[in-house]
Amino acid sequence: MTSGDIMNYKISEVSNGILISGITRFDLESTLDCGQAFRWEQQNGKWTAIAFAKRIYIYSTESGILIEGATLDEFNTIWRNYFDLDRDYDEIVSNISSHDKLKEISDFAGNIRILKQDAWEALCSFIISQNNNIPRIKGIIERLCKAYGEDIGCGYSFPSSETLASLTVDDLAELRSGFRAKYIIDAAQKVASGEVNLEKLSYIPIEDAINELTKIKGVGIKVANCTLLFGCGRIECFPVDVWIKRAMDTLFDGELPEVAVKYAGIVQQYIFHYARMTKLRFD
DNA sequence: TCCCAGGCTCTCT
DNA sequence: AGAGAGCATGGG
Repeated sequence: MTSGDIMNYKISEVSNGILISGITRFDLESTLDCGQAFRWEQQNGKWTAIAFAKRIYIYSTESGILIEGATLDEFNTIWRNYFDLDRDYDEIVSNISSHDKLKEISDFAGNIRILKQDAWEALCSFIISQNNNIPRIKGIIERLCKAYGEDIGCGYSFPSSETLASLTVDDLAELRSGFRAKYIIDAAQKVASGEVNLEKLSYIPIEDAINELTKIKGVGIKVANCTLLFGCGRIECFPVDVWIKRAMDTLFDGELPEVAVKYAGIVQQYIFHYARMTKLRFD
């Protein structure tokens, strides 16, 4: 048995996988189905997806959260980081809860963790997300993976930028992604050629990172911020879509409370989930 | 049916 | 600099 270096959760290798016990602020449903990632689905009470070219099954048990079939090595190299397990979400929620409205939102959405997805997948997914709805985004991404991802035996990986860079807009017609196809191709070409360097986005100044990403056609401020938040671990980013705009105006007079600025991206996802689930509207 | 969707680009003032 | 139309497609 080993334990988290920072947090007080415990990891054990059990007969059918890796068991995470004592973890706080980690609700599978709201984390995996809150619109930050698009390949998760529920099957027989288990959540499953393909991420980093691996099929994962994860579900809650009486003794904790189980990642079925995972090895300790896979956990440490992939899932621990993917699920953001070494971040102290209790501290974040505790801090922002000094603000009444943020406390209400945290009570509702404070068990969401920000997934750290593959940067290219996040970029491509959020290009597809523009002026689109979540069920349709999922469908397009599924067709994209099936058509051009690698067959890993139990599904398809997310296609590489190199693979997509060799295609044409016409090749993507079967995705029915509409006007976004040309943006996907442009992103793939710029990433595959190195004109846009995704690796350095995790540490260069945010303004530079935004400028790098917006070199891609079809990538504006919002998609760039989503890529940085969900694909590069930049939790200071605060993507503003129609839901967030509406929620900010209605709940906060347009400005994020100072206590939340440090964790803007995480709070953004809380607000997004809260707004959507409560169908927050102007009327 | 019609409105809208985790926006962006392009054009016209 | 700012506003507005157009964009592809289909879910609700």
